[in-house]
Amino acid sequence: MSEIANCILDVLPEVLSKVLNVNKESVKLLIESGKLRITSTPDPKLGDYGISLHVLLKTIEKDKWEDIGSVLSEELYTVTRDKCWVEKVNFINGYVNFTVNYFNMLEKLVDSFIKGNLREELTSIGKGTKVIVEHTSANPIHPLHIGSGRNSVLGDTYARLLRKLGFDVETRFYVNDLGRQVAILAYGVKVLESKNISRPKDFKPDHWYGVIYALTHIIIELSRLREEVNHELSKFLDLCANLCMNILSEERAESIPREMMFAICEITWKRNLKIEALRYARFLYTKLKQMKNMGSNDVFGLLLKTLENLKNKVKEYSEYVKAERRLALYYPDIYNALRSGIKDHKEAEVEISKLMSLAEKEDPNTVSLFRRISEDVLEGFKQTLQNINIYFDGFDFESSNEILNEAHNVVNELLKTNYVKIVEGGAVEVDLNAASKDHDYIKNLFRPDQAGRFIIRRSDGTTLYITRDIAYTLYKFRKLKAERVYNVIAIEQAREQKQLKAVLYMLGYSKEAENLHHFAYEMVHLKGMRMSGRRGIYYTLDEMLVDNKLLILQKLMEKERTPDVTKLANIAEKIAVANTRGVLLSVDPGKVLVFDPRKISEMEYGVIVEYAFVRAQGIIRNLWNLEFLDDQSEVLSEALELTKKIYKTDLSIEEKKLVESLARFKNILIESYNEMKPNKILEYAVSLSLDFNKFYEKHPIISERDESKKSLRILITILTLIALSELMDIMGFPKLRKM
RNA sequence: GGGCCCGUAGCCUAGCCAGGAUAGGGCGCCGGCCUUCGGAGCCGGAGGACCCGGGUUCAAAUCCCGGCGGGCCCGCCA
Repeated sequence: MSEIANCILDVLPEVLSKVLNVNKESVKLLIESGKLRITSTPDPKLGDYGISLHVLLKTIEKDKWEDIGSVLSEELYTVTRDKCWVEKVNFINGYVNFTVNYFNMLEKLVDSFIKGNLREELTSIGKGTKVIVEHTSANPIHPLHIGSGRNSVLGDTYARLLRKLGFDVETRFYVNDLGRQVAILAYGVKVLESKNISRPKDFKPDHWYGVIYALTHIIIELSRLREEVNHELSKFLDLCANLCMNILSEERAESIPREMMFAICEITWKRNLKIEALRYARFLYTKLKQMKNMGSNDVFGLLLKTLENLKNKVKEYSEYVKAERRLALYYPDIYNALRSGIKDHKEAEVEISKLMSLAEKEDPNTVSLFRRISEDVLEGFKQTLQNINIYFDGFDFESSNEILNEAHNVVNELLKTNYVKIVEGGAVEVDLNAASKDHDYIKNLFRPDQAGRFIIRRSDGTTLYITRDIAYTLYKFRKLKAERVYNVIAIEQAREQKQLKAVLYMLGYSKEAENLHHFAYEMVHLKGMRMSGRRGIYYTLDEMLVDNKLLILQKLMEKERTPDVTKLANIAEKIAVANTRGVLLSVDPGKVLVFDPRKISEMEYGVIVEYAFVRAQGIIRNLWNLEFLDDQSEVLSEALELTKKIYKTDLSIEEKKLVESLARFKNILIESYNEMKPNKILEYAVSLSLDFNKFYEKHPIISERDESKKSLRILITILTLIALSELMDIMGFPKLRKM
């Protein structure tokens, strides 16, 4: 498309200036500014590509358009016919439309795909540039869920795309093993180990630790919330006592509903008689809400606020209770051990803080405990990811000396700049507001928002996540020799990623700052369910894969009379991988992905592509008894032979559509890379598959009697096969032979 | 309070940055093709306020302004 378009645009100024009697330069300007551009027509009957000329025609009376139009199309046809593969030019209400010669287009594709310069064309984009893609990097505290799955699939697909485009790609997983969350988990593990409970061999490690983390967190939170609820409750009871004593004696008493007065006093008088204070609280809350004007004044305002706080706390409490009950039921041993081992939240907080500071001070026992846990969980991650064809070139631990030491260096280096200082209390703060006054680069990063300030070293001398992240970024550029870095990280971290760039710039690494890219993606929401790792509520990638596999297996078995279950399960698993990756890839990274597990059977992006691929292979198999996946070079040389047998002919609508679709291949890859939107690869693969299905349905291939037509169709099939194969490489889809 | 992103049929989604003709797909629904290369397919159909209101323009889903609805960010958390 683009080559044809550029070709036409090249000759356009000359012709238009001649026919319409306008300045050639101004036409060039219109093209540059995009006012004159080539688009696909809405209907192939009109032609294939068109240009709207209304900008130029608006000064001319409408009844003269037709005459001018026919002269124009004639002129355009003579200049574009040979060099731009144009077959026909016509003028329809202000548009000049071009009909493309698809036969020539097909010849061009054969040159590229089969004679073999496609690979060079693609790899010339990356030219071996060293690129680090960091992705997934989930906290090692619970299994990967579909949120982390989106990260993994986007990251892995993008990395694969970059490789295809000739970049020297290294994928890294950053292990956040120093945070509070890992410390909570470690605390829980210590409690369990003191009670001699350890992981059964068949319990997948990430899931095992996920339960421990959730239960530990829940038990601590419940203890804290109980205290807070009681605190709010006594505040509420005190207020009631006050109200009962004072307000009722004032003249205002008249304006207060009687039932409310009674309730307030009843609460007060029964305070020490084992009452259900929460019930009264709820009653008063609804009453107060109804009396809007009452809520806004003094005492009642305070009461309403207290009740609101109470309500929120109770709600949070009951959510945790629900989560606790669920996990306690399924994992009674873990629950009992933790429940009895954790006294209250205060003690737990102390223990957790102790673990955190020991880890940061590199206490050997603590570090090895954290490492052991993280590595166990990572083992689970690797299994999961391996199932969907995702592998890493390396794992980098936040707790490594390399990162920790570098983090402290970074703080010291930054202290030498004008924008970083020790603030009251002793913490070190970076003032990006000050920095952006002097440096437009920093200002523009955050614009139109304020750049803000942030702490990079606590008053106790320990570093923070961002400090270590800065160190890690430097590590990627200096140690790993990255020329460019992509961080596949949730969009919620956009601010932190900008801070990272700003600090890099301040440290004098302006080139690195420019080459650091945040590949941002939006969250995944589960329909009708709020995922929360802390409460142990998530839809894991492992489950998703199994759910998918079961559904597909069911369908496969329905089709066969005597199903070979092992064989079919194997196929089902592969399709499940394609479908799972497909769903997670299907939506623009910038948009929230809403996922409904009940509709998993409808998410069939993977299957569509697999099916087209299998079908196309079948044709080659029947034709030459060749396996495309094993005998590619034979297939290609047979294809070359075919090119000799075809002569120029018109293509059918389906053939044209498929050829046109194939011609977009290279551009799609480049677009997808430039815009950091790997979802475009899937979208394209699906539409290519659909076009192929339609082509296949309409035309006999092997049984076609006309040798030329037959050869042409086989060629188109092979081109599709090559394109799909490449696309599946990029998307990490398994390549099925049969299904 | 400040900033960013999103809003397209019952559901999901592309198009928006670089405005152009009849808004492209998928799921689901209804009706056909009981299969000459594998039917997880193909053909046809119903279903649309492109969130609302203004503006710019020959032309607005697309650009600008103002709303509404949803998500996210503004920690000595990670």
